[in-house]
Amino acid sequence: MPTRGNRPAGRAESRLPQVLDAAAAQFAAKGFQAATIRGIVQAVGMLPGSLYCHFQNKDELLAAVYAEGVRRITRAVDAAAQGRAEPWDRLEAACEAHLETLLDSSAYAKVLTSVLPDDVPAVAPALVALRDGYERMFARYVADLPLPPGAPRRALRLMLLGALNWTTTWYRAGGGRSPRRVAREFVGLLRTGMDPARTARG
Amino acid sequence: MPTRGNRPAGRAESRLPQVLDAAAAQFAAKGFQAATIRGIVQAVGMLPGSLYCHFQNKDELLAAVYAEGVRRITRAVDAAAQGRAEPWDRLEAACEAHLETLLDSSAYAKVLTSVLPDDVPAVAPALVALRDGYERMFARYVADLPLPPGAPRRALRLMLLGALNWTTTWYRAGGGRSPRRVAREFVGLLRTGMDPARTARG
Amino acid sequence: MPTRGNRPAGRAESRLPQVLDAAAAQFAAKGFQAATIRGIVQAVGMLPGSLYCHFQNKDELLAAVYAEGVRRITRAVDAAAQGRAEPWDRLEAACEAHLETLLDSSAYAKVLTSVLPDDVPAVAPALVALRDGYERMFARYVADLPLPPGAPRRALRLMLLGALNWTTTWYRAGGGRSPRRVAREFVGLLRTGMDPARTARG
Amino acid sequence: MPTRGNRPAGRAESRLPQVLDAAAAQFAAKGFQAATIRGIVQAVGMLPGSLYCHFQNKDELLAAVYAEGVRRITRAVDAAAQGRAEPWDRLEAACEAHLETLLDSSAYAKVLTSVLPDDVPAVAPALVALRDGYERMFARYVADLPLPPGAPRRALRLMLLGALNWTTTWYRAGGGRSPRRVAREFVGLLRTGMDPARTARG
DNA sequence: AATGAATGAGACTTCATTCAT
DNA sequence: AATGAATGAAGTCTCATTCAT
Repeated sequence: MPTRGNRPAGRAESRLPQVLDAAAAQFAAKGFQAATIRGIVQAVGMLPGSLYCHFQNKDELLAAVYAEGVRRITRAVDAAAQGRAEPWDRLEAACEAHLETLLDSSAYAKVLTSVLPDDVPAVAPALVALRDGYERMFARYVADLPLPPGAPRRALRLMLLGALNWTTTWYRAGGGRSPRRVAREFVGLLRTGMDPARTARG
Repeated sequence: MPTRGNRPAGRAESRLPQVLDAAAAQFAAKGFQAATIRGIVQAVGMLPGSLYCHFQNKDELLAAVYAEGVRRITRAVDAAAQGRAEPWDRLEAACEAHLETLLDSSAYAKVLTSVLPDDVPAVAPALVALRDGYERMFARYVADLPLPPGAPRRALRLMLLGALNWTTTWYRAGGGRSPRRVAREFVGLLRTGMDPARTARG
Repeated sequence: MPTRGNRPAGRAESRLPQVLDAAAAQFAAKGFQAATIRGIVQAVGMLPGSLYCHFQNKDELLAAVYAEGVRRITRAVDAAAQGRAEPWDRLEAACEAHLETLLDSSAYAKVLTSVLPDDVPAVAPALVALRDGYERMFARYVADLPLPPGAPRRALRLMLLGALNWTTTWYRAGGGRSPRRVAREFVGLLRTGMDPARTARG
Repeated sequence: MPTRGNRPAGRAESRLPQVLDAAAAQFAAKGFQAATIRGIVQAVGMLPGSLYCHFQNKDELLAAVYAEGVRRITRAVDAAAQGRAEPWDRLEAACEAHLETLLDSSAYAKVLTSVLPDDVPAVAPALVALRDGYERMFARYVADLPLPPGAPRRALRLMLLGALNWTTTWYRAGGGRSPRRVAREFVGLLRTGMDPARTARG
């Protein structure tokens, strides 16, 4: 079973996907500015100039990673939510998938929270549009919740997603908390509330 | 009582505070990496070399800004909390002050959420220690809440602070929401919960 | 009589002429160094690598453009001169054709004045030889002039051609001067002279 | 008598003039594009980055060289013209000085003819303005000539300057022609004209 | 005849930092 | 406390060119 070795370039077997992976990893680990083209392509055994066969510049590379990140987290969350019929259940499953993708699975997803669109003015609108698309899906899960009229659904979504996204700041893999547990706790807090007066009555 | 004589600039007129302000502004606006020494000192009419009369290097400059940021937000939150006796009330006031400082008042505070300690390994422990000090104060407000035994107080704190800090991502001054309203909504969601079953029963 | 069959492109449809045109345009507009292979082939919808099916390298491409430029301006000048019997008349017609080709008609010709052979050491001798061939034709027109013995014919040629070639620096199409008028003025100045003493006496 | 050696940097003894000289030399020899920052600073023993203490970028460096070139050729031509009272004489002296500066004395002046403003769009207007200023001086010498009414003074100036500037293309130092001789021939051709009919009558 | 991925060299430029003054 | 010239390293990006397909 012959392996390819590192031939300079077989047609149709571009190393673009590997480049994208490497870029995601570096952007996620160090942020956009600190990640260098050299560092990214080195991980794939390419030369800096070769990157520009695939992307016009570093900004476009980020945009591509960002888009892939949205695709992945969208797919994961959507898949997790499919199986749940009860709305709160579905929201919790979505949050769990969101967190797992963000914290454990995918450097692509981590880029979504660690790179602020403002860091890259040239493609900022594109990034924001991608993010908005994703959040709309989340808004639908919130819309399905059986809440009393006038409930602050928007605040609920913003609070939940903000809290989830901020986990990358304090979460350490292998600690006492799993993404699953965090998701349950957060959704639980919103669902049940903490006021002892009400809890007592409940 | 000595007069100044013709000294070009008395001690009191050191431009260090201005430098710190400029640094805070740039770090907040662009992040640590993207902010440049040149850009910072230019805002004060100094030359790059002159910065090193005041700070050993860029990292120490960040540390100084960070420390000042913690000092300011601590003072603001503490002052706001003083006036409130009821624990949930106090927490809400603290959140409001936190948000106001973060979103409206102070580039210093914004640095706390926009610069990750990992960006600057050399002073990362110092930054984390500063942040932890601040969050301990917040933890005390949570500890004072009258919650049923076994309530997930830590999750509550992490969720609340995460959601508050993430507001810098979506908050736009002059929109429909004030820091005050956001703080109320977020704390309200945690306090009351949203489950219609319970709400109905309650 | 063979038909084309389904060959993608018959010999006659080679895109080589278009490439040459595009190269002439870019060399004329920006000079040799600043013109890029990418820019040239893009204008024809080809990819950079494809250029090397037609030319060994950028230098050879320039040589080809240069040769075509000489061919074109030679043909134009020769055709214009054919019709004139009187030597001064013939020189003027030649100058007019030279200028028209240079300023209005042909990017190829413009390359002759905007690219210095020294820019491309590898083919510099070839370029100089081409240019010399052209100038010899001009020298013949000067040789035919009925001048007094000892007249500085070489200076006259150098002055005239230099002045004509330099027009690319200041000439703007649509201004008050046409190539024809410029040619007449320049030849007229050389023919008649300007010294009022002599003019008066003449 | 101690020499300085190459100390890193004594205050007030910037190497800027040397940099400018080196830049003029390289721009004159190879053109703007082909001259490299590295090559220029190497000639002075500096590092590429150090250039940017003195100039914002390569374009501004060219502008500085260009300005100095205009200053030098202006001074030379002006000095040469001062001594001559008779207008044709003065024009000839000016041409001689122009040619000498261009061909023998000064890389700075050579840049004026070898770098086209179009090569550097960012500073092109500035370069054109500098050149225009110089040519106005020349226009004054032409204006002073005692010519019959309606004489094509503008054509005369354009022809003369064009022919002079084009000499850089064919002139080789040490050949049979000196700048002085060329200047005399060119001015002579314009002054006297070549038409044998008139010459014979004259 | 043409492609497309890749190369390797080198381009300009930026940046944090130093140090004699 | 501040300057200004310089450093050294590294950054992104461009370009002519190659070669299997």
